[in-house]
Amino acid sequence: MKLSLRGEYALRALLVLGLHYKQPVIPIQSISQQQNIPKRFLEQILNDLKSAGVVESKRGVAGGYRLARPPEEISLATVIRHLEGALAPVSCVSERFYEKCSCPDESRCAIRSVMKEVRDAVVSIMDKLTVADLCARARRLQEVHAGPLDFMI
Amino acid sequence: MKLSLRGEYALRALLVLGLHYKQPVIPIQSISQQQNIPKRFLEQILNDLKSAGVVESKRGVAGGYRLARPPEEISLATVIRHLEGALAPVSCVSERFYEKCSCPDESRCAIRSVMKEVRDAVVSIMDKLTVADLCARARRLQEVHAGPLDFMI
DNA sequence: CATAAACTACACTAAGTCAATAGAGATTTT
DNA sequence: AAAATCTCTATTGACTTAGTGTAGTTTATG
Repeated sequence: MKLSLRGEYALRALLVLGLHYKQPVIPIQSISQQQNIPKRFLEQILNDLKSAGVVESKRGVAGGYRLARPPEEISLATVIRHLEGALAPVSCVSERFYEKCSCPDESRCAIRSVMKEVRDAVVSIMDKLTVADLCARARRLQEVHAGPLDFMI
Repeated sequence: MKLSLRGEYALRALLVLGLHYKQPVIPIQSISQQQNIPKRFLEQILNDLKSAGVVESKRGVAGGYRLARPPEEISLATVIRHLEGALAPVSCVSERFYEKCSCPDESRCAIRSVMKEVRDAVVSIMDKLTVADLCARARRLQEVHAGPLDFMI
């Protein structure tokens, strides 16, 4: 039931790009340093995200990456699906990555019915959440942490 | 975000054992045939479940496996956790398999907060569901399928 | 126009996981 | 004693993961 490091890194990178959405581009090295992600590995991931139409890049000295669409329009579900495949715990309940399973009768499979519930729960969270939500949360968590100090003065 | 075949096979085997809970033991071969699970692989899995205290076994000619506890007391969460580890998508939000992640500040990590929601959603489903529920569903799905034919007559 | 920062592309690898398979044995009923 | 069954450890082949390596191409800037 795990997300790979690849997927986690992708979300972390998108968060950075989302927080600096107004800026023209962010160099890969800056993301790599901020988020403790190996630079070369991050390159691959951002390239994937580029082919998915999630980010776009500018080459050369002042180059880097930026979101290809507004943060509100990039759902976490899309990103994860592109990088890792199905969100469903078993592929026989996946909508876009369906594969028949080895059980004797899929239509009467009790496990399938349970897994469908899990799938729906996960998808309903990930489909709604966007990079913009991620940014909002990040800013909120920053405030919560900084807040008490401000009130002390 | 996937469950391995190992975990799926375990659930399918437990369903069979649950449906025949009254019987003394079910031989491994019978489970293997009913559910299309390679016998030798199933042996390993049932052995794991035995060391987890979920099933118990009887050796010899009329041997086999049975549930070590009543079906209502075996939650799917317990089973999966024992076979596959954490239910959480990233280990920094897991309660029993916690591991620090590489992000700069865990307490202010927006991705973490999202993943915690996903974890909670999955756990709330899997913690409540037991092998007994699985059996009830299986019986219900059997009826739904057979029902319409009966009414035709 | 040279240079250096940055992206691009493709290949490679070490380590680990997954899904079995193999072989040798231990137990127990008949 | 025989046959069916579980027990335990090891091994294997395919695949995935998380990177590294090498060799470029592009472009702003001094």
